Amino acid sequence: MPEGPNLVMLKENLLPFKGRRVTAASGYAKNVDPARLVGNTLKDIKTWGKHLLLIFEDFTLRIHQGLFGSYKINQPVKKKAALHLAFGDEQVNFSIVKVQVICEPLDKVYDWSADIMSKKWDEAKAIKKLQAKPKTMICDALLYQDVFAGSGNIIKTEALFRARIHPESYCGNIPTEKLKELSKEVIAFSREFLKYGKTHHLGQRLQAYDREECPRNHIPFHEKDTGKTKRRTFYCDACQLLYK
DNA sequence: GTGCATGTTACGAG
DNA sequence: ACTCGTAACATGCA
Repeated sequence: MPEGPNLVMLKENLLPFKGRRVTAASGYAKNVDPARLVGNTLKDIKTWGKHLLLIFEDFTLRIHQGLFGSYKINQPVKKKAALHLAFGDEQVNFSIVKVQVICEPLDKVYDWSADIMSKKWDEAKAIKKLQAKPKTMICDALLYQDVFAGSGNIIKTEALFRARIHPESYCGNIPTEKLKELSKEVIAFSREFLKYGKTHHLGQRLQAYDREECPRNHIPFHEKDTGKTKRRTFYCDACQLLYK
């Protein structure tokens, strides 16, 4: 159930394995031969958006959890894992993940400045990308990983509410200053997501997602599958302005 | 059993 | 060749 902040938490939880050697590996995930992983030392762990990057000497494992993905560290699993990695007496099991092996240098593959969780996040670049898609609804753009890598349906919904922008607004009709504000809300909320998500108190911080009514106006939220992505969005049309 | 969920990708139609 | 839309795919929980 991951958005960018969950990936950062996942990375932190895996840090004890950094510098250690894979002693056993298995799983039904395609695109990787588990036997080939055994004996390799986990050199580093990074994330890009919703990608977990396990960096070994000669290659990187890219792990994506999709909508239902989960993982367990040193805990029993009900079903056979998509990917099981053991590091001596400790282990991690990933369920419902897609795995890719990356052999190219990561800097060639990833634009770190598009990652909302990265120190290299570049707001100006994101605004340019939004303005290059004037006929795209902002609710869709907030899910485009090439613009906001790591943003998902919760971050989308919360950032729109906090910036007071209607999800069905078109990118080309939103003033630049407003797009900047939205971008800043994406980053600020993602930090909040990370901070409170760690202690499972994220729910208390959600102002719009899965909420019944607008905390500003105390009128019921609309709940609608918006945009081409048809993902549910909670919004208030009293305080979220439609740039039509 | 049913329906739904923090996501992406494959594929066919146009 | 591209873009669009829909289906497909995993599991767990109410």
